[in-house]
Amino acid sequence: MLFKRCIGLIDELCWSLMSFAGDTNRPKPKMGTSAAVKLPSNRSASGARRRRTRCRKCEACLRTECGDCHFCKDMKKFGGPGRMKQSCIMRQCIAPVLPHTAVCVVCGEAGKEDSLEEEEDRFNIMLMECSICSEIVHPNCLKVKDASGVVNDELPNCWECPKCNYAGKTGKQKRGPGFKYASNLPGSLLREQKVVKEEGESTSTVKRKPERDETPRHRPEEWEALHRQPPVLSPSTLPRPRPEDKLRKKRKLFDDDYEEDFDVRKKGKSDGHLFLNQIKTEEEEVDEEEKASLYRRGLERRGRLGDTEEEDGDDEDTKTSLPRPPLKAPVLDSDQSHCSSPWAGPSSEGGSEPQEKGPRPKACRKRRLPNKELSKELSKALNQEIQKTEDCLANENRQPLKVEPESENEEPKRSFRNGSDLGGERPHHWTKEMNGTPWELRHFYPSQITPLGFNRSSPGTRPLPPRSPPKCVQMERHVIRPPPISPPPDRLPLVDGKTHAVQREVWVKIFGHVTHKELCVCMRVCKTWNRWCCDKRLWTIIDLNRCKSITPLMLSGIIRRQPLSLDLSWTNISKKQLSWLINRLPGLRVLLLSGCSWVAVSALCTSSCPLLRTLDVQWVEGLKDAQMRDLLSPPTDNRPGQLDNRCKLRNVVDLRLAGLDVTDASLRLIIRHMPVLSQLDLSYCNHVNDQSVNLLTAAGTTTRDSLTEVNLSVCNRVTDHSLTFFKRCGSICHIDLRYCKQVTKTACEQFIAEMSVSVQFGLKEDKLLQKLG
DNA sequence: ACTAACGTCAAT
DNA sequence: ATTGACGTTAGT
Repeated sequence: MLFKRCIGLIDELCWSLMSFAGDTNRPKPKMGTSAAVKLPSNRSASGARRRRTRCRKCEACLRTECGDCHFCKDMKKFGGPGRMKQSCIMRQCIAPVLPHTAVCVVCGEAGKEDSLEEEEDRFNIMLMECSICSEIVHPNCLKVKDASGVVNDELPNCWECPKCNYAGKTGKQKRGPGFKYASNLPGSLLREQKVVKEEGESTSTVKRKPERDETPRHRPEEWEALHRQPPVLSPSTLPRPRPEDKLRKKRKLFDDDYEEDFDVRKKGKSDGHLFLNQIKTEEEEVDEEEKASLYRRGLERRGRLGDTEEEDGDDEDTKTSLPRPPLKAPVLDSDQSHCSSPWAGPSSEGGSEPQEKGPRPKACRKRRLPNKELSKELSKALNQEIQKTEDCLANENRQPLKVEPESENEEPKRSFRNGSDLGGERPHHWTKEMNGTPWELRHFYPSQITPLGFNRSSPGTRPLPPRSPPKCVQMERHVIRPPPISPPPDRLPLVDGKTHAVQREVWVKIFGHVTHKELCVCMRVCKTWNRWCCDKRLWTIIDLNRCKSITPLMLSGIIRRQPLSLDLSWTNISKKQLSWLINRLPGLRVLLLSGCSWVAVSALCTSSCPLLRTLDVQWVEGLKDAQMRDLLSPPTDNRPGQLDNRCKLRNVVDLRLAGLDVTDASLRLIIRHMPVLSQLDLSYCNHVNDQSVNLLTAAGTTTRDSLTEVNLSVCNRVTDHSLTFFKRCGSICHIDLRYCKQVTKTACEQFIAEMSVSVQFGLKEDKLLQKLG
């Protein structure tokens, strides 16, 4: 040991000298600027740490420079000074690899994993870099076979080697190059990481180490985003803390209320290693001893992938996160599952399928993630979906019209004309089961106010839209790294190791008959149900109408469920959030944004929503002609791969513009860009008049034949004359002229009489014309 | 030899 | 905590 320390010192000294020499032509020679000096422990006795390099395969690597980001602008080729020498934000590699020249410190040879098929064997002959001591070795070349290495899923070929792990050392989590910049910037793929999984890592000596640990490591922002708790500094530039120090810091992260458990924690640290071999199993049943084991969670330190906490955790959360998000257990629960994702593919995660394994050892049941870590897990999972969504979107760019996300779960060919259709077809509607539901939103749903009823009952008084949050809910910091996912099991595993006779599909059908509230209860039953209940068929409509605050976790929950209809009306969703969201909901058919701010709605200007059929932007503050133009004009971004210059909303069938100050200028754009528009709500639009109706029904317009329902109620400038224009409409079925002061009943009756030759109309209500039969 | 850019320090 | 800077490494 002493000898090793000496070697270390010599090594350190060498590095000091080297770096000093390297510093000579700096304007301000600084002592010990080299990383080597400051991080002697990162230099193994065997040589310098290898810098990682691009994988050249990930989406980021395959991108071209945006030319627009900070770093691009610095580049000489973009006219910058070239001082920063950083990669384009959009091109920050997601999975940076060891350089080709890297070799095993023991045998001196390169990684040979390509030579083998068997994943498990492959692991042992691939090069693994220790994130603590930086040694690069073939796991096979290590003598210490009985100690566990902890694989870092963050980075390919990265682990905490058995030596360091055994010694209880901890190191900062290595992250991809440029991470510190890119992770925080909009658009960066680093925020949405994809992790390539290797099954084989589940050999007897190796455990996976997801990014969680007692230190927040490289991604404090992630923690912060979810919990608004200042992270503990990763001691990258400080001497490595002794285990006690580490523990102290760790405890802070978890819970200040658990001071008295400190000693237990210390023991737990070693326990963590003892149980490494069992971490692959997942929680199956709801832990009966939940309360009793609460404090023990603080002990958890090593990655126990798949051991994700499903429910509760509320207790901890209240202590760890300052502002408690309105999102509660069920959403957290459900976020375990990926079965609802249209892209949820086969998993590659070794051992994360507990359902097939029967009952686990008792010790394992205590392996629960503290809630914060759960959130991270969830976020990670989400991000995998996001990544897939990205891929999906990328494909979409190549084939703009074929985006129908198909999966085992989907009924792809349904046509959704509007939200009510959806609502009518499916019993699952979040609003209806708000009581005690996951997001605890029922108080945001004053029952007397419905999105529709509102318009009708309060003409003239524009409701105050909820104020935008002071700062957007840290979407850009909602960093997520995905663990691998596994498909949901087909049958429910039973305690005796057998499986229940009823198949998942049957269960899902059953779940289709319960309310969302009940579904949320089901989600808490067990992991398997949790995943099944997240089936997106059960969540085609997500209604957050009047939900005061949209949190990142809620967004995660939405993405997870891939709804076809999303109601965000009267929320204070931010532009960034909305943009983030709709970019990940490529199959979205119905988007309700009434009462949101134009700033938020403007996310639609830059985001693609190709299948959108229903768009509700009524009462959007600040949405006028100019904004309408932005909304309807083709994307300005015509870089390669973005070649779709058609209107983003070209497939909109149902457009709701009630309460907007739009004029004929907007209507002209609508006529031009929405060829399949069938339902148009212009109620409470004070600028709409007969001329507007004339435009909509003019010869040569598509709207003339496509329009079936027009709502002009409370449009005081509309007169009887409009009815004569409507006679030109080939498909019109429903004309709402209620409360139009200048429209007379006589004119309506005359309209009915004249139309009766071809179509039979009737007055459903005063000035509400409707086709009969 | 050359370009790209990683990983770090230090200023902010 | 974030960001500008830059020595140095990786790849061609």
